[in-house]
Amino acid sequence: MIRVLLAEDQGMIRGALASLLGLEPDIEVAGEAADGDEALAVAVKVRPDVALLDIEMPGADGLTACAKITERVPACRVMILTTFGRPGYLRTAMEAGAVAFLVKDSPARELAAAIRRVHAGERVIDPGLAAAALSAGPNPLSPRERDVLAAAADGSTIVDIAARLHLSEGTVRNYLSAAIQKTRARNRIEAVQRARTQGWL
Amino acid sequence: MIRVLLAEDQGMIRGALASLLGLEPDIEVAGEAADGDEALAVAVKVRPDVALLDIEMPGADGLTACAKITERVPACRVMILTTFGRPGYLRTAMEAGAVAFLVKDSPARELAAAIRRVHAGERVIDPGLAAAALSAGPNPLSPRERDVLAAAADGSTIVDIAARLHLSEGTVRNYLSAAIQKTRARNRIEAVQRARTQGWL
DNA sequence: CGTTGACCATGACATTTGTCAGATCACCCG
DNA sequence: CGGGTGATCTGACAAATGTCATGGTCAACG
Repeated sequence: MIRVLLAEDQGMIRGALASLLGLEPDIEVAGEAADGDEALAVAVKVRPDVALLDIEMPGADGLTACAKITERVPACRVMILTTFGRPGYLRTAMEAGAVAFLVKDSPARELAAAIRRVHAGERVIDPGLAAAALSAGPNPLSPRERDVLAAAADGSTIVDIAARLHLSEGTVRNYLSAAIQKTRARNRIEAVQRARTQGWL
Repeated sequence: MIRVLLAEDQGMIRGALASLLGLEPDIEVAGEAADGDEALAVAVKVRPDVALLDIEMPGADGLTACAKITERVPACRVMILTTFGRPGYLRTAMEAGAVAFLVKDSPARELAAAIRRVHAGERVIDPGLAAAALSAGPNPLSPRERDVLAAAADGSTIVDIAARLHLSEGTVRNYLSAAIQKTRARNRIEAVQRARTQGWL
């Protein structure tokens, strides 16, 4: 019996996935969590064989939870299940110790198959996505550039960002300009979008 | 037996929801679709009692499909199941003839209950969301303002938008300015975000 | 130890963006 | 019919944004 921890913030999806896994005779949902912090707590308590984590969750996201679970519960093998197959997500997931990376676009039957393969010691990664992650290269944004771009993502003005990060306005403009060029964008809006689709934010 | 059509683009979620509904003795998944156009075609063919439509789908979205199914298959009662409980979505869904509006955040067990209530002739709408939709009022953006804001949403520059919509640059700036004020935003980025969260785009 | 390169930080300048006042047109209502 | 209302469209001006040149710090490398 493979004991699985299921972390997904949308209740209806979590329940539906639990139902899907419940059909499998050799898989058991040993715990559920609605955010990253809860996922870690439940993983520590129930010691599952496999943790299936969504990335986009409130509070600690799935990638953060992945790193913590890998550290605190090394016997638990972590799989990422996400809506967005962004190259940067895959890269971060691998660095955080994940052994599988699935996208919700895939057919439903692949989920149980992937869990069995992971439990058997394999890694499961979509080949096309792996190629995209490798060809895209690592995140080119410096930490500060990433901070500033992330702060700009919600529509804040330069003055706001400068105040929030304790920088001069000129400095903020400079980082944004650098981010715009590194993302090959024409303005901050495009820069935010490119960075998002690459998983750099 | 309640015969349900399930339209959802993410294969794994579609399969999981089908599994969830398969647990119910009085509900049968009579058809599945991965986008709005397919949903209409399948609805015409299998004549389901209830259609459960996601909104965010490639091609024709769930709201468009809702209007067409309501027109072509009047016996089929349409339910919307979406990630985002945006007031404008709810309003549009009601105008398109939907009889239920569910968000994926809700607990999984509510899905089957909602389907039964809809099949019994009731409407199912989250009271809080209904209140939000009413208090937010209708979409304040004029058609042209909406066009321009939507064109600006992907980071296009004024010149691009002007060329795409065959307008002068000053006109585009003017519409954007109007949209910024109507959304109570400080710049186009905030305006796009506010409009999105309200379901106005 | 010097040099190279990356990152952090800033202000001056040019470009883009947002605001305003106004013109035209269609439509509704008294 | 005529006045009012709101949508569409435009150019001039003010404000915000993006670019550039520059300097400082620090770690890596020969």
